[in-house]
Amino acid sequence: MTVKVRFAPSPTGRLHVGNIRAAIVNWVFARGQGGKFVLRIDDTDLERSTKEYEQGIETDLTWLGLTWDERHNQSARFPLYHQAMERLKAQNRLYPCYETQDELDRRRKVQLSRGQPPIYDRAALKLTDEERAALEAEGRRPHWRFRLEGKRVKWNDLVRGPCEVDTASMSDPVLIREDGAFLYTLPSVADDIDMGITHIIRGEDHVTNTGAQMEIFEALGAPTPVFAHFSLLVGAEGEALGKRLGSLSILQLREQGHEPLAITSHIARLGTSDPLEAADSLADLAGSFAFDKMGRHPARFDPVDLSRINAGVLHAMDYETAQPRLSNLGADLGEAFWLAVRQNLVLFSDVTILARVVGGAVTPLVEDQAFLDQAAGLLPETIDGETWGRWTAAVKEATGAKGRALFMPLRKALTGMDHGPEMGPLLALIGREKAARRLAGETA
RNA sequence: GCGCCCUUCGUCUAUCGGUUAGGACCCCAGAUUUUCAAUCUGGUAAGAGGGGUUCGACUCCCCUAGGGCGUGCCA
Repeated sequence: MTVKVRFAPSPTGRLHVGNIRAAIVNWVFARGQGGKFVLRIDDTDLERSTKEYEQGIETDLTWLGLTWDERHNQSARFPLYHQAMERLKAQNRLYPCYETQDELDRRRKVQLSRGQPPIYDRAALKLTDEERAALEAEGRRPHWRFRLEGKRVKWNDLVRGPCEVDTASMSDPVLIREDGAFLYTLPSVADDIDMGITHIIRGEDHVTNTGAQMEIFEALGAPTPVFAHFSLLVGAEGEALGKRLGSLSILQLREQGHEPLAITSHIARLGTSDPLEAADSLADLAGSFAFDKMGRHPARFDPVDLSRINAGVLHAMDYETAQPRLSNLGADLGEAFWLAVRQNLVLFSDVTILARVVGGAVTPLVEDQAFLDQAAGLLPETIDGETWGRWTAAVKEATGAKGRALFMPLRKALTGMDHGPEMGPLLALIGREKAARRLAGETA
């Protein structure tokens, strides 16, 4: 059986760390299995969905490298949902209800105050034809609920193992709104059947839904897919991800200068038994992914880890890959430069600072000009990759300075910073003229 | 309120009744025959609490505490 999965975001906002996990996990699983990945835009709510967000979602996925094999808009598939609706009606699994939202709210509050679970009482099921006609005559339009069988629905979850949901303890889900709009549940199942989705992979916030949806699959005469419910992410302090980090969008991370592979590596490996580090590629991620490596409790998303992983991606990036981006930043100073500085980058844009050290003007940090003058006097006429070692040895000999006292003043004078890449290659890249002037205390 | 799920080093996790409780990140130390960083090596550090079951429990059961999710004419 060929694996086929789907990611079904609503275009009511941009993708963020909270919901991108579903996309990434689905994608790496599908690719690892040689399967298909379907992008299904859940735009049945025409009020809240926008084309801008839809485009934004595609932009985000594409930037992350999460390509799709099929793409659908649910708004273009209403005939299929009507078909499913008729089928459920014909089986008496879909029944019209006339309560208003206020009435339902009130009823829930009463149940809660009595210590009862707020479950729909199915009053509408007992309505006679005359009563229904009377309500319709009043101008009331029905919303439609799916009649649950009220049994223990069981499945073997790829992450959580044997699971069961008692649908007797939940309200019959509303499938169609008073205004005729389809809610998420029915289109989701109808599409999963129609598209031949083999695995439904989503957050654990959907486990209860799974009970109801499996009943709908059965009612529509379709086999149920395999389910996998991964744990949700929480913030670094264990707080729910909704508010602060949920709003940390892929777009923001991108604008902050994060690498797509860092984001996908972090999100795919967080909460698994794989080391939380940069993958070589998305294919590498896909190859190492397995559901049985996933933990069952919420994992903490810490931006500090993302920075570290981002640095890891940069440390391994070859010049060919970096070159166009270096060029864009006006920081393409050749392969030797890139190889010398990449180890010190956290964000790609950090490279511009180092490019200035090599190709631009730097104001030296001078504490002891006499020492620097002495060092400058020992600087050879020609500088190459071997110069640094020989030169510093000579300076040590002449001044008696060693260790930090020897190197730090030279680093600060030559780069204007107290930290940075290895000085050997850097000195060669800076060149004799700039080096000499900086040692003399000049901005050069 | 009710229901479901979860709880091992600071963090992510391994362990599926008998282990010196392992790994990765962070942190600390050493090395790179002298610098910050990077890199390499080493080290510190854990079974929420309380009851059972058992010759023996991190592992099975119960209670408590803590956390997540659900309980929508949201997805």
